[in-house]
Amino acid sequence: MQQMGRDRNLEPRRAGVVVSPIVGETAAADRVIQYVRRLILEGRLGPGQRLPPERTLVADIGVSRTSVRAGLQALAAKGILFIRHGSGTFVADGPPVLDSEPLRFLAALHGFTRREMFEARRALEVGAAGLAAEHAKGQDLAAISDEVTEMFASVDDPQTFLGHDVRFHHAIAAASGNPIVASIVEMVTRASLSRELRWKMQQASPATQHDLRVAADMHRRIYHAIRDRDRPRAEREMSDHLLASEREQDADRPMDAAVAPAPRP
Amino acid sequence: MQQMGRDRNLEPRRAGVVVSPIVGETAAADRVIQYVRRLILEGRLGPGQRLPPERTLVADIGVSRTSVRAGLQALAAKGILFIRHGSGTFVADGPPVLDSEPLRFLAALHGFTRREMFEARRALEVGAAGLAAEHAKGQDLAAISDEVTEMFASVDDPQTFLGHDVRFHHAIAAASGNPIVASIVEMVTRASLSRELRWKMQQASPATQHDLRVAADMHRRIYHAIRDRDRPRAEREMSDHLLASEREQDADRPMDAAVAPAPRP
DNA sequence: TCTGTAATATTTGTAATACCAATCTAGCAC
DNA sequence: GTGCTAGATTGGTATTACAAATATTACAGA
Repeated sequence: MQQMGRDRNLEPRRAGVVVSPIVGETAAADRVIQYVRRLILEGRLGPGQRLPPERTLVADIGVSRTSVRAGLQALAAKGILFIRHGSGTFVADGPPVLDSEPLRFLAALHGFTRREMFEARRALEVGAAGLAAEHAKGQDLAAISDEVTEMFASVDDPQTFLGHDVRFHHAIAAASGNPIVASIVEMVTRASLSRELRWKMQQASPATQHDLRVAADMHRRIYHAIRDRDRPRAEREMSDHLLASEREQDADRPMDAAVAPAPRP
Repeated sequence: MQQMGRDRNLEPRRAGVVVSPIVGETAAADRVIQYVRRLILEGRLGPGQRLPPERTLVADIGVSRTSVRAGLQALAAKGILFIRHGSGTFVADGPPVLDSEPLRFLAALHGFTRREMFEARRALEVGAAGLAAEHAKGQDLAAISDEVTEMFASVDDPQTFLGHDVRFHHAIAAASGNPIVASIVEMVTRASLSRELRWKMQQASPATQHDLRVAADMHRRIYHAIRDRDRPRAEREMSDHLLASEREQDADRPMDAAVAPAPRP
């Protein structure tokens, strides 16, 4: 049909750079990813810094804007870049955070149970608590203590209580002094927090207030162990606490709708 | 110069969109992501199953193929889908694996040290070893034992030895019986394995052979503790082993080229 | 009938273009 | 100075047209 207009390949490539007729120049988007990856790993592009505009990258790398965007979007999906419409594309900054979505999907696809999720949290947070007992700074301890205080103050408000509960565990992860551990704990925590769980906590059952007081007390004991620099005790208290939390859930139910295994194509 | 009186921007943005914890997804691509997410989370699409062709999704969702591809590529970058040129787009299958690249970038961007990476590995793998001591099946134990055997058999071949070392730790993570723990251990392990490390191991220093024999022996003791269902001992042996490995590295050097903090735009 | 192979169809990958939408910037009015 | 507006900059989406990899079908030959 439109055989006529197919002279399109004449100008866009920079003069002289003729596409090798042999090699298939695999993955244009990959070239973009490698280009940006090198900029970052070689330190020529730091956190928060802005990348060249897409149209400039088109000229620099020698691929179409379609491919430039494909590469940038892939890096953005991995949390390495963030893109602001009308403003620019930037290297991720702020506290190191790992996206929890891949883990959530794995949970749904493989039918991870809440019990497994709790077990993983236990393994991680016990380690974090142990590190916190050794490395926590004064302000870390203050942050942890504050959350315990607020927990006691909100035993009659399950939703508020849950917020401080989450922040308590976050504060411990941060107090570990190890950003990698903190990021991973954060990732797992986010992945295990489902909307239903929040909803469940809102349902104030008769025993709730007493339960929350008990929970707050366990948190208090974890804090004391960390404050006293007693690593084994911190690990034990954290383990006991998470085991107790687990018992309050029907932990063997899968995280989401069960996924039937599908036939391979 | 576009006429302002036209139909531009009648709808005041979508209301009440709670999701998208990650910045970078855009309106049209987001619709694709939500569409596929629902297919998966509701169990209508299982591991390994093929998605409709892009052009079909265009019709079903009502966005352009550009946006369909943007959404699919974002999910592929997160490891949720995989795309095969000429064949189709599929839901990820196989063993649950978390991409290690985001962690590598965090390491480069924030200047994580090897010491921190080792510490994180220690926290994780000590937990995994403890779980393995409680949950390991017969075939898990066999797999671990095999790797120890191969390690002893390759003390004169550092590169082969390293391969079995990696597989040993992988086998322990698998033996934990907890796929979440296994995935995370795997992610951190991959992120901490740099090309330079491999290269270093190849350089057979005079003391290498003796060192490797000592290392193999430590692995053997870990295996024995797990085989004997002795959780505390397994945790202790694993911790000692990783501490010893750490001492052999100049652990305070950053993982990659240091990244200078950049001015915010 | 079975098998290997070539033609054909299907499906993802890239390019080019045009325009929309959000943001930033500079200049002007007050 | 403040506030506003017009333009410039930059990312977002749509469309069209092919290219490239893979899957399927049809057919010739044993």
